[in-house]
Parts: sequence; structure tokens; C-alpha cells
Amino acid sequence: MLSQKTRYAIRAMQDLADRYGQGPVQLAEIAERQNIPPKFLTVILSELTRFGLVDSQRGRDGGYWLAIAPVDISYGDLIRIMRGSLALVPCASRFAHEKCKNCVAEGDCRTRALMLEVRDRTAELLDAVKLSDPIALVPADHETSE
Amino acid sequence: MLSQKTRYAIRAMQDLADRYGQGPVQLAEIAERQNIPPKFLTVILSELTRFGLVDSQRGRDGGYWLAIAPVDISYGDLIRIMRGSLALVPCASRFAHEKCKNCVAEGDCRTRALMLEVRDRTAELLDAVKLSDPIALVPADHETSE
DNA sequence: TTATTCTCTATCAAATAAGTTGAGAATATG
DNA sequence: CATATTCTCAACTTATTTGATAGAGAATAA
Repeated sequence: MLSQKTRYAIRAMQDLADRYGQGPVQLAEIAERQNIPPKFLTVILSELTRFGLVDSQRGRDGGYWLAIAPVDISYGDLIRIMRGSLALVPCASRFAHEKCKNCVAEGDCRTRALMLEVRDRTAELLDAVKLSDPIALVPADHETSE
Repeated sequence: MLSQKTRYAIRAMQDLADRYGQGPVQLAEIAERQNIPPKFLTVILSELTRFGLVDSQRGRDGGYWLAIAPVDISYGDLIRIMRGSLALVPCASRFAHEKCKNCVAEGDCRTRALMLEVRDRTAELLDAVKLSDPIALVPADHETSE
């Protein structure tokens, strides 16, 4: 599961993407629109700023804006930045690879082999969708097949 | 990420699948082969037994065995059983659907729309692979493209 | 020079995860 | 029947992570 913090970060970035090129957006605005605890959002936006995804300015009429065009930021990037990896197990992470604790040898681990595939498929999808892309909303009562 | 417990459960089930039809397998054996703390494994196997995936017998020469043929147990099933869902956010879960805390309306949530797709793709893959399937192991130093 | 807005480190509480303890119940064997 | 063996189960402990807040500080514009 994505942490609450990661979900907040994604929504905050969407909010900024929607206002790209329109000058600084204030934290309080984002917090209200996106229903995020303002104090917590300071932590998140500072993190994103330190990471170079967002620029900021203090003082009156200050705020935040994307440092990178929305078309160059994928959902995969966001999740990797916020939670370190797209993978379901540490040993299947591409960029944050780490041995799983108490596992069998990596080369013998079927779970790992399978999770590498899952990671690849997930990355394929999430790296292809950018913050600038329109996303078809799904009604709340939607039920998929099966 | 999958919890350690879920990973243990998967490996334990693989161990049992490999010995399907060969009589009871003892907990201590599984624990040793799969490098799982034995006491913790009792919790996991009891859970799987209660869930109906595994049968057990006590006493001398007792042990555990799959209650269902390996060909009828998918990795998707296992993960759903152990962690409740395949989804990355509660609101994108098919069987354990739940509103995300502090989110926007579900019908307006782009994250949800995207995560529904991720869930579907993940399910497609993980439901298609069964415990009986051979899985091509991947060498430990493997690096994928990109 | 003051109000505004972001920055950053520390801290806290609650939830979750990982693992252990220990008493108990079923089973096979002699 | 007695005993060793093996699973069962609830309670508990500890460590880690998560979600969130507090509060002092620094930049900026008016």
C-alpha cells in the first residue's frame, strides 16, 4: 500500500500541475483543496522542494510551483521518490535494491523472480502516465469485471 | 511492500506445493528450509489452516499439507489472503474496498483511477501464476533494462 | 518594520509488524 | 494407558513505521 504521505504528495503534485505556469500556489490553498492537514503538508512540500521537483518562494505572495514541466513528471517517479521503490519486495527494486531479511538465496527465490515481473509491469504503466496527462475518472460505485 | 509475514507465507506455501501428495510436512522442516523463525511460522501456518488453504495433523508424523491442489492456488490469492488486497490504495481494492482517509471524493480522484488500472494489471499477472507453475529464477546480479 | 509564507528539526502518539511465551489439545506408538 | 510428538491459540512484548504537530527561524514584499 502507498502510505498516506505518498498519497498526499501525489495529490499535492497534481494540484500544482493543474496550475503550472500560473505563479506560486500557497500551501494553505493546496491543503484545503486536497484535504491534507496543513502542517503535515509543509513536511511533504519541503521534501519535494529539497528533491528538486518543486520550487518555492517565501513571503507575501510566495508559494510553491513545479520546478519541472508536468509532462516530465511521471507517477512512477513520484512513488519512487516518496516510498523509495515501486517494487513489492526490497529485493525486486530496481533503484533501491536491498536483500530481503531472512530470505533464501536471491538466485533461488521464486518470489523474487515473480515480483521482478510485477515491478516491471507496474513501472511500465506508471512511468508512462505523466502529471500532465488527463486521467479518465472512474465513478465511485464502479465495479470491474470478474 | 509485502510484509515479512506475507513473504514467509508465500515461501511456506511454495514449500508445501513442492511436496504436494507426499504426506504431512513438519513445521520444523519448512522453517529450516525456508529460513523462517519457527515460532512465527506456527502463527502463519495456523492462519493458513484456518483459512482452508492448508490441512494439518497433530501428533507423531503429523504436519501440514496443501488442502487444495497447487494448480488451484494463485499468487494473487495468497497475497489477498495475507494482506487483504492487491491494490496500492484502499479505495482501489476489489475485495477489500474502503475509502481512503482524508481523500477527495472517490469519483474525482485521479489517483484512484490510475491505481485501479495498476491493480487490474497486477491481478492479471498474479492470478495467472499458480503455485504449481515453474518460475524461471533470475540470477542475483540481474539488472533489467532501462 | 511588520505581516506573510516557507523551512527545518524535534517530538509525540498511535498503529502496525515481527516475533515469543506458554499452556493446551490431538495423535501415534509401545 | 502413558508418553513423546506435533500442531493450536491467545496473550504479550518489543521494535519500527506512520501520521501528525510544535515551534523557532529565515526570506520576502509592502
